[in-house]
Amino acid sequence: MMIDFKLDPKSGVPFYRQIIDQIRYGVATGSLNVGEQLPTVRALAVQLKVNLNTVSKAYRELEIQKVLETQQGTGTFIGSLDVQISLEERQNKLAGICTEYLSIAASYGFSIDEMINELKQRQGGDK
Amino acid sequence: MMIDFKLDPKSGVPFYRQIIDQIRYGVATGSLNVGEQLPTVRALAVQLKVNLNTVSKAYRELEIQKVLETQQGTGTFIGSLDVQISLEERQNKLAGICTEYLSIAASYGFSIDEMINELKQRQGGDK
Amino acid sequence: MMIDFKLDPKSGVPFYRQIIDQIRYGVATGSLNVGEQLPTVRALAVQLKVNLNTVSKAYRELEIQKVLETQQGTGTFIGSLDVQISLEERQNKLAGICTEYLSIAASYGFSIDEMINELKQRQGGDK
Amino acid sequence: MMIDFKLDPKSGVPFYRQIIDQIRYGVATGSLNVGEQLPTVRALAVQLKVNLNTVSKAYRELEIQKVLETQQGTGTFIGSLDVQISLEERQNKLAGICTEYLSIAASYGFSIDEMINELKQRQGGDK
DNA sequence: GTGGTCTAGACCACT
DNA sequence: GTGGTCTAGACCACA
Repeated sequence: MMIDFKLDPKSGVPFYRQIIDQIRYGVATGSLNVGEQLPTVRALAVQLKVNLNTVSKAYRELEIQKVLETQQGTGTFIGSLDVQISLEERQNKLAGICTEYLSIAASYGFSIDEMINELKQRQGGDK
Repeated sequence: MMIDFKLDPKSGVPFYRQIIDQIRYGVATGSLNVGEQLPTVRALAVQLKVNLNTVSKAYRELEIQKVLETQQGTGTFIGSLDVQISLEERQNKLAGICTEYLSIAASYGFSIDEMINELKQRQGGDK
Repeated sequence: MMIDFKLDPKSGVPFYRQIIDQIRYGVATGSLNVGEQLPTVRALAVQLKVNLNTVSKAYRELEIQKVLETQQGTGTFIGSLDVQISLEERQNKLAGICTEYLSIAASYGFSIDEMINELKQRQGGDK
Repeated sequence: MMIDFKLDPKSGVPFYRQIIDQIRYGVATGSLNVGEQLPTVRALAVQLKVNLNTVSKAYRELEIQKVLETQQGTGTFIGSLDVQISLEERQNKLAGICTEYLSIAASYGFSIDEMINELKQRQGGDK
């Protein structure tokens, strides 16, 4: 299944980062499966109306992370995820993300309770 | 009460942004009170070992946002926060932070439940 | 349509403020339209013979005020002004300007009538 | 008759300038008459809760403009205004003030008409 | 190419 | 002493 890529210029998040996140999200949720082929760099660049280098940078970074595999002359594919991260690593990653966002929220005066409530409201409507 | 400013050069967050966040946090948590004087730009610059302009930039941005008030030749002070952000604005801000947090976490395959659990574990032990 | 930027070093008004005012004026009068790209910071700096940082400072302040939007690596653009200042804010701004104008004029012994007359003489011949 | 000095820290106008303007205004409106004695620098500084140098600077500048006269050991007085400015000079001064404020107003998108209307509303309630 | 951040150091205005 | 502005020049991140 293809991804319906969408870029938000106002988010402040760099385009290449948004592309990375959406591909990772696709893999995590099963929209993209092992071995599946991705759009060519050129095709995706045209579709998203961004520079070729921007898509290229996103693919390159995902390759480094072993999420994608490039076959010269054939295309780019979702990697075989035998490169699973360990449970501990996984927990550390989550902790890191939480810490960062808590500190940002705190700087605007939000409490942990408020953040949890906000998240709970989204538990239902999530795809 | 003074703030114990700390800069993390490795975080990738610009220095002036870190200063802004720490002051906002101080105001939000009550460490800094209305009318209180902040360190002089020069003093803080020396303390943090950054350039005067960097501190100045942070103070200036907070002044535009009505968080600080400066009086040339006198100093910089916590503003009279009658210019509180509206409840609606506040809610939008929180929603924005949560959305970004969610999308990044999701791209690594974490569920909302996992994220809420991670946050709940911090409700007690927060400084 | 481009702006014919001009800086007056003798005015006492900081350079970055003059740049801000001219852009605001351009937006207000329709010389600059939504989405239009502004000169690059470097180009404008060269044109005005000021430092890059000076232009940057002006652009940044206008970005905070939602007058401009910048996209790293792409350029700086006139923002979508759905964030129009409210009518009330606008009226307050005008009142503030008038009050200052009045108090200065009055301190030199001019009456309101004289000031109104002076302004009326300019209603026709304004560019 | 004494002046009821008032300083507004938020106006952005320097304190010494506010003092100058209020004295000039007093002279222009007849609240202060030729030969009348002003508060001592020290007294006014205490009254306004500002630094001695600030009042001192204001008096000094008014002396230069011949609005005040200082008699060593006696005090500061309203000068004998035989130093009247010519009609032409007066007109030029007014024109200068008008030009400056028009340009500021214009940068916020206000028209001359709006400024005139705003001024007209104050014709009645002026002391 | 674009904008963003930072430094070192200067000079000015205000209190 | 305070904050404000500006320069010259460097390096980084993004498209």
